[in-house]
Amino acid sequence: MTEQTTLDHGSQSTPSHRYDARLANQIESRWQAWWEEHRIYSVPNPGEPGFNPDRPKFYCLDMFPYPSGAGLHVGHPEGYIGSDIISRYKRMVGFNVLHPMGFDAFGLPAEQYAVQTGVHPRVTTFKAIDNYRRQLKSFGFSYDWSRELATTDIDYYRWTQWIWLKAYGSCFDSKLGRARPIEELRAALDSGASTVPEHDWHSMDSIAREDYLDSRRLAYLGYQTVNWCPKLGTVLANEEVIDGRSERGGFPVLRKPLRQWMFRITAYADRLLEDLELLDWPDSTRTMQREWIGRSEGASIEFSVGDGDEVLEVFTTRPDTIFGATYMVVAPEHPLVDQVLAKGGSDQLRDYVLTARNRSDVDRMADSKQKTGVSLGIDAINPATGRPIPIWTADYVLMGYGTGAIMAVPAHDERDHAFALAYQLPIVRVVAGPGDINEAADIGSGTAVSSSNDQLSLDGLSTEEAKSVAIEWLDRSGFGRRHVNYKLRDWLFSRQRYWGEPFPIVYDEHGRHYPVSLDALPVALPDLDDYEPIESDDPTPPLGKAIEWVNTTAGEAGVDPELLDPSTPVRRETNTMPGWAGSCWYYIRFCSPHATDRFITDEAEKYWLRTERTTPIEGALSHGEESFDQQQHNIGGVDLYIGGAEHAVLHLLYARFWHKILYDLGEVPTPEPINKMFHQGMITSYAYRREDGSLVPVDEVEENSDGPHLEIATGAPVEQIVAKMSKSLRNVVNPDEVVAEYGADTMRLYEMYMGPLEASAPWNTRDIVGVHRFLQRVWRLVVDEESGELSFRSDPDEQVERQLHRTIHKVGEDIERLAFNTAIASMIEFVNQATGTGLSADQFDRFIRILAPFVPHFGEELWQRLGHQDSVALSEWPAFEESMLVDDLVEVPVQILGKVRSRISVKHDADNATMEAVALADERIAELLVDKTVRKVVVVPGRLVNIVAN
RNA sequence: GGACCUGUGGCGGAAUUGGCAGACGCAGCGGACUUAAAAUCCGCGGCUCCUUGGAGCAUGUGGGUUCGAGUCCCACCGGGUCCA
Repeated sequence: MTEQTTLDHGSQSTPSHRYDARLANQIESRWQAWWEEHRIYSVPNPGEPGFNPDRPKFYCLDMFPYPSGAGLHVGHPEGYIGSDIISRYKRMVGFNVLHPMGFDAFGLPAEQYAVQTGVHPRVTTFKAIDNYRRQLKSFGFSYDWSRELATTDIDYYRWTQWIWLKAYGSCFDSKLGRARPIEELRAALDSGASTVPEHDWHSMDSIAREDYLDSRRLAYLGYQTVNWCPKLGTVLANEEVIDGRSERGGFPVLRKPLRQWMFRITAYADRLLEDLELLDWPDSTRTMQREWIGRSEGASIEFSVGDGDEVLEVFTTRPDTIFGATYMVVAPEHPLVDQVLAKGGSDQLRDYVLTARNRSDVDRMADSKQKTGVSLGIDAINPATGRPIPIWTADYVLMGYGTGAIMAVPAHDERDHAFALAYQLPIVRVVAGPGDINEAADIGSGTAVSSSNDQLSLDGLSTEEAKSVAIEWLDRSGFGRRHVNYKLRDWLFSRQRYWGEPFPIVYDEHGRHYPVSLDALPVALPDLDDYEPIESDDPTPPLGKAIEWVNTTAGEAGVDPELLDPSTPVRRETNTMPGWAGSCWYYIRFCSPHATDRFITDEAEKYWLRTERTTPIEGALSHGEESFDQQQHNIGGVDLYIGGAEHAVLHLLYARFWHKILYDLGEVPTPEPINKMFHQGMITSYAYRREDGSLVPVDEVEENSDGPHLEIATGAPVEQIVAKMSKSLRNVVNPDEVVAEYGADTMRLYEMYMGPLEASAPWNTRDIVGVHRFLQRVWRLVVDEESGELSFRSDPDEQVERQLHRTIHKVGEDIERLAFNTAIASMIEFVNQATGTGLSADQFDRFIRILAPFVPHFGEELWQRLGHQDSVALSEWPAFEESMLVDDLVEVPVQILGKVRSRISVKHDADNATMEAVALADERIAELLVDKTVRKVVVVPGRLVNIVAN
């Protein structure tokens, strides 16, 4: 075949100006370069050249990605496309839009990958970031790339360390309900305005005083049982442990007592809980946070044990049932068990405890029907009845909740009931009710019975009344007090890993800790060649291998000379911060990413993190935040945050917590970080299932549009199912390939057209051509495919004009509510109508502006071909006229008994009487009503008439 | 086990929140153009009965409220998420 015939053939099959993948890719790279060159999406800060203070701000944030070696997955961009469309729309309707992007790059996955490949995490991380950035740019997102940051940048993590030091230097004032500098507490103790419980500040020595202050810090060194994962070589937060295994990797996690840096998140439990009410967040997410915090009101009660020297403290939400407490149960990990074993204890007990401690929490609760346990052989005294009751240990009680001990009330608690039946323990009904209490527990409320002693009678009281009377008595008699329990634990913040932020802290030879002063930051992560975790039963951080870095002097490390003489030898902290640290505050840094004096500049903070409130808010801020005027400003600074629901608890709770500390210390202007949260759905994929339920990879199946799908190897029919994308099912879609095959604009449009942004939907490669053809129709509507010339009709069509107004109206409205799928459908309808009639240049000028946020390269190309010099991104959103949204005449259905029998044509604003008259006069309706009596006529103005007749 | 969400054509999904169910797209069918195909354009499209016109049945199942229910209420069945 000669070259000539190839060209001929090519030009015959594809006109040179057809919008196909080749042209799309050409257009896309051209405009991406132009945008970058002209800094179209850079948004200046207050005080900088080009800043327009008259515009309101809109802060639209994406959850920044964690760059892995595999690159972006088609699921990643879904939320990013949505946020890009709304950002572009908001710019066009007159906002200064802050739309930044960055990378969350410290943490376990990067380090594990580095260990596997033998390449330093700094190298693999930078490489992954470069690839992610390239991919993100290929979609044409309107990020202000001049604000890009990575949590691993030293200019970033110095401020992560700074925030941590702020927390270290603060305590929680429970009277004020907020954080304050710990030096204020010291001053208050010095002056006598505050006191130390059970001690006298002035008679304490300096070490005791420091110990006390240390115990009050928001970031404090705690000695407690933690989740130790030998395989990962690190400890994990409660949130990172699922069913007794690590969230990442699924390795077994042991419980081990360790000295670790903790965050006092429990001090903020009530505020984190109460302010959820005021957030514009999905209910499901707020519920998950509420459940995670797990607030329950009740009493803590002390039962005396044995000779009365010891007490066993329990928490119960049902203090009204104390007379029914017939035995007690402690977790196998409870210190009382160790005491009993130390003094002897039965072999049976020893065996049981060993077995139970090695079982994961999930195992311990899975077989909850069959309870097991062993008696400790000692008694406690029920303070209400004065009678001794046996103490047992059983694995249905977990050390992680409450005090790790319970008073068992088998009559009114299902688990206690099952246990009592298994071991023939007494069951005493103390709340009146029907039914045999030996058959089943009665867990409802009711009237208290058999509940009195010399000082107290609950008999006849309702459960609510009995609770408060019982608590009053406990308090009066010293056996207990009102207590609010939280499932939330303090946040374990140390990791025995290399790839994380170093703590700005050093220890002297006595093991006392001293902070690096704020102006001596950053504490740079030393460049280690050997960063492998040390797999062992005892935590040994890899940073310990940086001997020269670890062993230094107070002066070198930057400790305030007032605190410690600069020549003092010190050891640096060798733990690092967890992966969550950097993502707790990145949205703040984006406001002024290059600020050097502060973590955010004053001007940026006041402008970008504060939104004028446009709608009134109901509900009150939590105690401690009264100084914030919630009627004037939104309580969260970020106007819209889009990201996956998998971060509903961890990241979003941690970020709220950090933000509240910063708010209390006067560093940020709002009490919450995120005003509106939105979770995009997951993009799933198809896979196939055999009759026996096993899954078949997509490439081993012959897909048939009419008959059943068949497995190629066997010819057996298989069922199509929806599954997560996974390597094993070979149904992962690579966005680079989609862009190459159709162009980024088509991919963007397809992902937005799949369905509602919040819903999960399966990727269906076959459907992509639909939106691609739509773009081709738009193109062909104005571009001659042979010559590339634009042409328009000179006289605008009246019906098309009306439809255009409706489309502008609907698209704007739909973008505001993130309903991109229906916005696209309405634009397709418009183009379908216009395809027959053609558009005037002015009509197309308006249409391309509403389409451009969805397909920015395509939009820019046609916009500039129309003769505009500036970017379409900087143009104004077109206006519509209210009067153009409705037709004069509307067709309205007429129903008889709810069934449509005819249609009438009336003016859109016809009154009820007119509509009724026209409907009854309709020939067909009159015919059907001949031998019937009209009982009633329901008229919905402009919509429908329903005649009730029989 | 509990809580919340969810169920609409062959497929993805619409439906102004109680008012014409199935917008729009994919797949399918028919037509035009073409030697033919592709591409494009036009049209059809829930099921059943019937001759057009129409009638009956249809939003997981069964009941209820209402002039009117995909939408609200009750029970059940299936799917998902979270908690235990």
